[in-house]
Amino acid sequence: MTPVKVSLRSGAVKVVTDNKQVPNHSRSHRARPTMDDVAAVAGVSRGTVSRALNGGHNVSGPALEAVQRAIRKTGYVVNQHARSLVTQRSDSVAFILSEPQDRLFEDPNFNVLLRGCTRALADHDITLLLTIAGTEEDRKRVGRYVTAGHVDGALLVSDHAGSPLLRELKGRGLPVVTCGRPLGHEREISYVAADDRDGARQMVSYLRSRGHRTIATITGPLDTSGGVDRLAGYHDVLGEGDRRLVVSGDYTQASGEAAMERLLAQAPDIDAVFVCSDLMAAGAIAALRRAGKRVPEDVAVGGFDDSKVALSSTPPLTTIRHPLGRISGEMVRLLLGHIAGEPPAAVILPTELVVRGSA
Amino acid sequence: MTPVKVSLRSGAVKVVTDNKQVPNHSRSHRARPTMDDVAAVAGVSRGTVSRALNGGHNVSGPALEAVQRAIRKTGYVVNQHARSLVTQRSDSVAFILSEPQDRLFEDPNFNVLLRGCTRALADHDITLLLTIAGTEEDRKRVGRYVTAGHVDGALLVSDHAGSPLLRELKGRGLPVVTCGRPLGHEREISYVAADDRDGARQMVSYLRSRGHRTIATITGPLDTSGGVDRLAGYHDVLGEGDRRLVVSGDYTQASGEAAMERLLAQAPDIDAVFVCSDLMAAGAIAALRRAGKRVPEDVAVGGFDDSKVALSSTPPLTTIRHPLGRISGEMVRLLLGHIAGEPPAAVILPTELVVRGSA
DNA sequence: CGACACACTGTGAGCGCTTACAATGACACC
DNA sequence: GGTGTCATTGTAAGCGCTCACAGTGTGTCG
Repeated sequence: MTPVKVSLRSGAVKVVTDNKQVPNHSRSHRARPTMDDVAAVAGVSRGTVSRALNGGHNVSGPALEAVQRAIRKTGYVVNQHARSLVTQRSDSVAFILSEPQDRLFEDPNFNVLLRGCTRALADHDITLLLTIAGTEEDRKRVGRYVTAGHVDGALLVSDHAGSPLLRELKGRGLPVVTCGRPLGHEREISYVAADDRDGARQMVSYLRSRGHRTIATITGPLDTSGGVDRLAGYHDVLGEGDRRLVVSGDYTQASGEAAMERLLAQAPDIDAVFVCSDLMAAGAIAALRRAGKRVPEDVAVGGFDDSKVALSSTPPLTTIRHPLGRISGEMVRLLLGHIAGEPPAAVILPTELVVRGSA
Repeated sequence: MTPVKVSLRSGAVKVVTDNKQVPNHSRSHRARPTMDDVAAVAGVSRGTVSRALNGGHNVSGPALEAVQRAIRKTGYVVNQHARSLVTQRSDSVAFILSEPQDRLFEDPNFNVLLRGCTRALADHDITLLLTIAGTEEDRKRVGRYVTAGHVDGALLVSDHAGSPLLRELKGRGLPVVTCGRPLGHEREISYVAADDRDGARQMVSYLRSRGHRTIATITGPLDTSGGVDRLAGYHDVLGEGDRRLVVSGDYTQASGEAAMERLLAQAPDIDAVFVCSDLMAAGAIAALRRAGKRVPEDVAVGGFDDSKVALSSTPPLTTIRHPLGRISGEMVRLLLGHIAGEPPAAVILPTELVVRGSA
């Protein structure tokens, strides 16, 4: 029973523990007790066991107790596949992230959103399955998985316009709620979004009110609602004669840095920039610093998100807060309603300016 | 068909889009075509459709074509529950993270591990389900979910000794592979780990070879194999008369910072510290800097992981690299083997010292 | 020409569960 | 005592699929 070290390919060391008790070779799964076993032990019928399991209505006290005892004794666990086959429900929903996996880890927004959704769903005893669909191939696999009946609905995060995934899910009739406006599908698909356009207006107005004249913006991807709506807000505020400087990033820090460099090359006299995510703002500040500009003295920087980077950045970011906690809560509410048969709806939540050191 | 804005509770604005085409109210799911529908359209029997779907052996060319056409025409998607009910397989495995969700996002190791596993499983057309079991309650829910037959196996990451989750999964006979030695279960459970003890030895030996005399260590949680094994390696190298300074953290940056402060209070003359994760090392460096110590001139800092923080920290970290890519690959290999009926096994992979600026 | 192998196909028996539905017995009421 | 109500229970019909089995028709061989 002592571990045997065996050298393995390319320098690995393998320890094989040859345990004595018969390992659960092949289908030892088959030992799994079924409802009939429980019924037999409890001395009742399968139907009664089922009823006891599902709320215990119309089950007498003694029967209920007997069933519970039998369940403990046999170690019974319901077979979800069998149950789902008849109920057409799986009591789980997918959280689909249509982004390269790195972004999930880089962007704190996802963390907050994910946590919120998990929590809200747990209240309904529904499990959340996180699936990352970064590549085209992933999206296919996820699409197949999700439409195969594994989940009752899907929370779609950060989908880009024209992505076939949304169309496919919708085509299958799977309840879907997106985070952010589903460009081109606003009518048929439920969504929850912050009032991005208004948030952008608030920030740009604020920058103007502080006396800045040449206000640039670094947008998010223009195939997402966050990208286009915040840009629209920027244009809303700027007047006829104002100079408009627009560069796009993809919400990552690196892209913010690169965008800021391009902006600086284009117009060295910029005195404020509205950056459409905190992460990109952090990148922009790094680029400004490298160019010898002080923030906010030479260039004011406004962010968007009020994520934790806003606080850890130096100076801390003046930014727009969107209520991610409520967004996740509303997404879940909408999805569950949708699953229950309600028609699609949309919820727009207000944003708020948070003034800190960067502008 | 114009969106109607309706004010919602607590300041939200709700847009209700009343779309005309009948929304898939209640169980429009029921429109879902079954195998019999496909069979009818293709003019063959259910059995032939099934065979065509599962490899196409013993199906004639024309029949295969007819089935494929019928599938396209009907939009048929297999019902996984029905299939799983008979095959006892779900073609998906769970990636269970027994940590508060924050750590998933803070620690880049998980990112790398997750990506590796996803990729390795995708090659076998198996979906990976990420479940986060941060709280006790989460663990219960996840345990229930996983043992209900939703997945064929589980990859357990960062489980702590004595956690009931592992015991439960094992008790159900679910194939499990852990990342890191499952303390107290080494004999029965498959695992993949880096040679933590040897890695620690390499680092501490290196620090000694550079002339450092008072070498402290900041360990990981001592109920994880990474925690105890790296500490053991530290002790292995230190001799009789050496001073041993041990403080524990929980792998987070904040804990590294706090641990360093305690260490400094305890022994201001420390000239080197072996920190058991890069993230904690970054925290330690921050604490050292705050205390007016230069790294590496006054205090040398050695990390562990060779994660991306090792590069972004200043100075870049001298650290121990463990092959996360291979670890995830081996985990998947072991798990699939286990599912196929092989007995448990363990794989230990070598580590490597990477010298950079911090020591 | 019968026997046999072979490729292909249809049939039916479940997988483990939920859920009408019918059956049962206890009880109260007239 | 007859009858209706009610709670509780057992029974059986599937949910949509796979897979062993039993055909069916063809070609090949002695």
